[in-house]
Amino acid sequence: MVTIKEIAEMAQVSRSTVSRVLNDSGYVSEEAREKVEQVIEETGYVPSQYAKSLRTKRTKVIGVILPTIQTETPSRIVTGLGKELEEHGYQILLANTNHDKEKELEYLDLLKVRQVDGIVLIATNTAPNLIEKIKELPIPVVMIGQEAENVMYVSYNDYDAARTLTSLFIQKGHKKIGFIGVDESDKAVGILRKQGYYDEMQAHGLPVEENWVQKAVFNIDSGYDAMKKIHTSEGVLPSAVFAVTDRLAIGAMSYLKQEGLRIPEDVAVAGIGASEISQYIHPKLTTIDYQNEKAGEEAAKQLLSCIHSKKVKEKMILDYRLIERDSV
Amino acid sequence: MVTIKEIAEMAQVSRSTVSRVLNDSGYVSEEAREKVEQVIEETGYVPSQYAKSLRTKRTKVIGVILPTIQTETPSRIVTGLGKELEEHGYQILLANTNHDKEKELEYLDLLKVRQVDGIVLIATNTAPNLIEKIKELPIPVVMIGQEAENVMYVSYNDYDAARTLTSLFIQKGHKKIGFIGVDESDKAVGILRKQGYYDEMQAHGLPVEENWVQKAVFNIDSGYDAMKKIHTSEGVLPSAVFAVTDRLAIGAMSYLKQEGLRIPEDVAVAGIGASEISQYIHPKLTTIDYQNEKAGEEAAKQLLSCIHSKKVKEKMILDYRLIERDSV
DNA sequence: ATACAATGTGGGATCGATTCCACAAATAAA
DNA sequence: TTTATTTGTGGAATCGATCCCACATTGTAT
Repeated sequence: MVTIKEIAEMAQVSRSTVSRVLNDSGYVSEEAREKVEQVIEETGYVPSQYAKSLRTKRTKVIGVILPTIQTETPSRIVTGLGKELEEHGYQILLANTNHDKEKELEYLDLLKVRQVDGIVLIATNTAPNLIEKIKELPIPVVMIGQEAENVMYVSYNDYDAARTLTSLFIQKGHKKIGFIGVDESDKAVGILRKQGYYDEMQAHGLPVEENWVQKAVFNIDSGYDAMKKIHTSEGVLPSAVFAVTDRLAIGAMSYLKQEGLRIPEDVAVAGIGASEISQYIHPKLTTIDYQNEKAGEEAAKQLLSCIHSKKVKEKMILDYRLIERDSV
Repeated sequence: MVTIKEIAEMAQVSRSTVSRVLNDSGYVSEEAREKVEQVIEETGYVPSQYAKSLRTKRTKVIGVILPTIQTETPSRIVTGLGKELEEHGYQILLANTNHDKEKELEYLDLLKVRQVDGIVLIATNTAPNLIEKIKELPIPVVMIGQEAENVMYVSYNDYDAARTLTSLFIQKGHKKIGFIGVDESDKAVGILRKQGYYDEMQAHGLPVEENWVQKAVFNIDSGYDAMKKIHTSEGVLPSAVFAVTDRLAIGAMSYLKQEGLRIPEDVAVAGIGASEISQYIHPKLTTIDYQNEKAGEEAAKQLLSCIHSKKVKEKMILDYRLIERDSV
């Protein structure tokens, strides 16, 4: 490994001068600069990141904590993050919790030890101890997908999106509308989307039967099961079902098709997420696009500006887009 | 930031002793150890990674280069990598090339600068300059998904898998079998799978018409287009189509359904990859499972053993599993 | 002419750990 | 009792950069 000292000797200047050339700082004569650059070129020298970090306290690494990398939302976010960070010479250090909430906390500590310059948390919950920990951290943290007080975040307009979708059903003449949601520990998906649904129903004076509303977890099978529960329950059957994610919607459709029910004639279905397959399944799924990549980019921007200029905490709520297709 | 020096002062010992406690090395009296541990506990001290790395030349970070994070194969591999690496205290530094082959080379250099302890390359090609660069690197590199001489790798049995799938079509009575492949710069997917198909056809004395074989790129629409080309071409139409990935198969099915053709009665379809939706589309797709997560785990194991004990270069070819469903 | 700023360079301290080595004390072997 | 050996500790060098500061040289204003 060639070091700055060797470069200095070869170029017959001091380490300081080499450092100045490297960092474009202070005064350096044209002559010295050329000499140093030539030697660097010849040797293929690259400065040691850790020596640099040790002095400067900067690693140019951003930690990203996510619940899984196997679904589209986080993947897209990470892609967006990567794009923006790469342009500024930052790298991503990945921390996959596999949906383990304990690990979210652990990784927050671990990334601190790893001395990342900032952290992006693709959040699944806003538990008080999590929020506390974030506030205690000496480095900036941006949450994506959830909102919380006194924390930087980029989130989606879950409430309005849910109202929009519910409203679409109603426009199409549906009055009995079911809902497949998730646990309320996930505020964005579990509470806001459900609230949007309830409020829109109420705004139109439509009743919500208890058996129309089911709770699922984040996977396709769970959507299937929830639809089954709705279908096999006692009361009246809904003519439409709003699932809070595309995957749940796909599971629900899978059940309906299996039962010989037509979509959307017998039961209309819609989801949220604009997953890639949503347009290749039959019928094409009506859904909402959340611009996840943009969320990643924006989070990166927020983080970088916070790292560089200590700007005030910012929050950002992204817009959404309704994609009307054939399932409604 | 509390440092080892402060800990030493507080515990009234030398920095050396603190270091010994930290690393469980050398002799430390029970008394001193307890004192130090207590102070560490109280202060919440964690040693600086970069200072450590500067001396030890170890970062406990593995670089992962991948073409995209938005498809299932790389996501699963990364999950597998993460699991195995985490157990040994390693972290993943992500480098997303977005399918840019230039960046593959760039990142190889960048990760060297970042001084990762090893690199996992989820490979899309085996271009000579890439292989050269890998061999030149002073740190161990494991490729996943492609094979090459004198390089460590974990790959899949693409050739046999393709033969198995082709053979399945033949067993089911198909004689006219089409093929949707990809560019040959991707040796594993572009060449081996195609070769398996050709060889199996030939072994059964079945001819392959030129218009049955189409080249696509890695996305669903491209599968649609390829199927369209096959369908709208002059010659005889195949009664079955083997697509080299599930996504291509799904695109092909999408076209067939749109044209009112029944699957598998009119045209049978199969893919490779065991993507999650393959079992939720209609009809359920026959495919091959490649155990991507295991590939990630194995690659991590190889890398770690190489880092720790300088073992000889190893190669590993993983087994596959045929998943017979309704599309054939 | 002198004073003062701008330009250019190198030495040395520093960041926060590890690790070698010298040395002291306690214990075992001769 | 003397000599080895084990156990325990701290000082100092080191890793490879940055950066402050002192100092030299040149140019400009007074």
